Amino acid sequence: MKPDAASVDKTPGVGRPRDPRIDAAILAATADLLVENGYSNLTLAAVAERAGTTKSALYRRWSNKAELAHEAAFPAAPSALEAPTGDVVADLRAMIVATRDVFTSPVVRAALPGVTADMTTDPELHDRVISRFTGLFGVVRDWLAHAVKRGAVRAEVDPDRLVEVIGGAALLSVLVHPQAELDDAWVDRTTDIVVHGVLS
Amino acid sequence: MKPDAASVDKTPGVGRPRDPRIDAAILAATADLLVENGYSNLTLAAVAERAGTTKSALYRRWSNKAELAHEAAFPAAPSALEAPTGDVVADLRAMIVATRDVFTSPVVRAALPGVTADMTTDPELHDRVISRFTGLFGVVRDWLAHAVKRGAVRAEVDPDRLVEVIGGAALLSVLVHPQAELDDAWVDRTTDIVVHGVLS
Amino acid sequence: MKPDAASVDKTPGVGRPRDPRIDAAILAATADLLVENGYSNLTLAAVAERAGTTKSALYRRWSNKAELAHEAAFPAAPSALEAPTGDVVADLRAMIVATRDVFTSPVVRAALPGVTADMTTDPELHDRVISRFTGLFGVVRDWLAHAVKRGAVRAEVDPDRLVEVIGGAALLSVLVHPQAELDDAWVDRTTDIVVHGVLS
Amino acid sequence: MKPDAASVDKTPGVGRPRDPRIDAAILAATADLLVENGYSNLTLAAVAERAGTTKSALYRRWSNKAELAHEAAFPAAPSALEAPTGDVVADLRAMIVATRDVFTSPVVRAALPGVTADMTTDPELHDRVISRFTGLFGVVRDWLAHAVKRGAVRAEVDPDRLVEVIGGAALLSVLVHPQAELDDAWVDRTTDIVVHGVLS
DNA sequence: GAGTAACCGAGACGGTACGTCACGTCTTCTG
DNA sequence: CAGAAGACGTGACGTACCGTCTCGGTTACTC
Repeated sequence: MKPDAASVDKTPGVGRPRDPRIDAAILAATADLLVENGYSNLTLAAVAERAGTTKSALYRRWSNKAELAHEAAFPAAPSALEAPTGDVVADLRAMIVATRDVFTSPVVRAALPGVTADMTTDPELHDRVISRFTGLFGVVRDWLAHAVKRGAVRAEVDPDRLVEVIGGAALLSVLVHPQAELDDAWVDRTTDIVVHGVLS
Repeated sequence: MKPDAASVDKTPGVGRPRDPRIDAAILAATADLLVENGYSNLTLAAVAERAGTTKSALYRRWSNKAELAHEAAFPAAPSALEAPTGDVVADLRAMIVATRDVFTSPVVRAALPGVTADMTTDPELHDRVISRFTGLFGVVRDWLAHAVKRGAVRAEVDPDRLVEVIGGAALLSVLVHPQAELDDAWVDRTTDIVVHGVLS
Repeated sequence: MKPDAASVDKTPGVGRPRDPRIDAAILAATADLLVENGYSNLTLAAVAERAGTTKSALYRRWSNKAELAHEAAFPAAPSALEAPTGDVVADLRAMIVATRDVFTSPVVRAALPGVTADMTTDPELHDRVISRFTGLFGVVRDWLAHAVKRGAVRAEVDPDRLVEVIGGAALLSVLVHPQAELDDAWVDRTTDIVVHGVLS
Repeated sequence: MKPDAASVDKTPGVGRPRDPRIDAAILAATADLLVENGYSNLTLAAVAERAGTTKSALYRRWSNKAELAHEAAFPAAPSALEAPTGDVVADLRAMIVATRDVFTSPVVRAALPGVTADMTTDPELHDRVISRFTGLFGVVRDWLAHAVKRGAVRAEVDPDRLVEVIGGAALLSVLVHPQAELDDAWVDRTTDIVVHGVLS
């Protein structure tokens, strides 16, 4: 992801350059205020003040609250699987742990529902948010293809559904139990279903 | 669920009774406007106007936007499993279909993310929304217990995780693909993972 | 002039009526702040705060700054000639004194240039301001007609020009000398020209 | 009036000299935009763009909007009386015509009220604007002194009041009737009052 | 002919007011 | 008392313009 992704691309070197410290200060202030007050109580004026700058400078970089919040909440795309070990169960468990970690981070927890809500109205925002996770889908798809080829995973498993099942479980769990911590037991039980299914 | 659940309880028979047609008109107008404009663009003034009534009448019945929206979006608690057949695979598929149907209904699609976002700020709303689905958790838990006792399902399966996996998959799918219809192929692939797991 | 002149006429008795104390408080606050800070430093937010109300209530009554300022500055149409005595010179002097008094009032001095400037852009405002003075033109016209009939004034005198000459002299004087007081000497010298002309 | 009057005095010959075509282009663009949009809608950014230059170049020459506008509107001090003929009535009529011509010029009409308004806040601007007309006062004073000495004009006539009466009449007339042209009839009627007064 | 001082374009900066909008509450009149 | 109408205080929104600043690059005088 390029730096300055939310800004309009422009011919560089013309005019006074943007102060990169302002970008960072705004993102940091946004993350702080998200955790402190929640998404719906997040005020762009308050963000600007906390960041030591002004609304104008903020609106020059992000077009609205959701745009800013999702960039503050997901500073980088989650990779979800650093180094596949070849052990299917271990790898899946690692995916689930990584997913759990993303969804339980305080800032994501604060921002996610609001960003999600705004996405339904704003297709541009929707695409921008989703695009942060498309790489992840590819990674899982490749991992799955290798595992199937090795005969470790059934060929019928649809990679997109797998991602949905794992991500959805974490997402729904966070929404239903706002203070739950999704501990190791949660990871174990969820991994168990995904790995073995329900049938005996 | 009793009708008028969100309304303030009042001693009946004192003064002029409320016009029940107004309740219905408001809920219908809310559902319409949710689908047309989305949750964040939903205005209570617009709802009142569309319903042919006024904001006062509306606020006499519901205390705020989220309260109204979730009641308009989930007219009744989803049952998710009408009649268990005893066939584990068929029953699970039926659950997934029912879940899919709830999450893909246009009004739920429009309302859910916004209501979810408001829930994070308003614990009372959170409990009210969650309580619509607690019965469902019990049903699944009972169904699972019977299936385990019959030896049809592995004893390690956590009923809450099962609900999360199924509900989460549908929810995430709807969020990621706003116009997807979640057809039978989707149901098949999702059922496959839940039933058999990924291992070969 | 009807009370509530700036408001849109509406069927009375429907809905909550406007609080007339708010109208008065806003006008008073406007007049105060005009004198204190001048027209260009007049903030509608500050007016609202000083009046103990809010911008919304203010914008419900007046559509912009100029509209409000001119109503605060000219609470009633100046009559310019209370009781004609029949003595042409005395009556003219009284007109000039009245005109001087209007233009030298602190709030008019503060508001007039700004309102005048906004008038040139906003025809609606222009008409509204001018209409405060049309009655005055009629009074002078009638007075002049009587005087001409009595043979006290030359028939060639154009009443509109007469008003322009008197009002213009006061206006220009106030603009050129912001702190001048336009004392009796000023009145005498101006009256002298208007009454006798320059010719010997 | 020297060109470049509003610019900061600078030691000449050091560094790159200013491009005089930019001065002209800015003044022309200002005059155009004043007539098109009026003073209050005049944007310095728009002026710079229309002139094919930038705000920096503009602010290097004029310190603010009013400073620029009054220089664009009054390119030279009005003389008001080119060559006195000795005929009092003819000379007065010539003054009134000259005054009328100044106040009815489109640029002046557009700029004057706004500049006047800003003058009330900015004493420096006030002096600068007034100084454009002081020469004129001297001319009238001298003319009047000669006329009195010849016995053609009454000794009581105050020259400053005379200027106020004539200038004020034109100014007020322009303000009250934004599209009026102040034709010869207007000049005749105004001259009549100033020359003969109202008494019969 | 190398400095150097001021220009020029472009555009971001902090700041401030604008006018709008929706919220949820309230006050009045009418059934 | 319910209902309609609509004003109320509150507070955030996103926009616009102000006048300043910081760039990279460009003229010209001066040494």
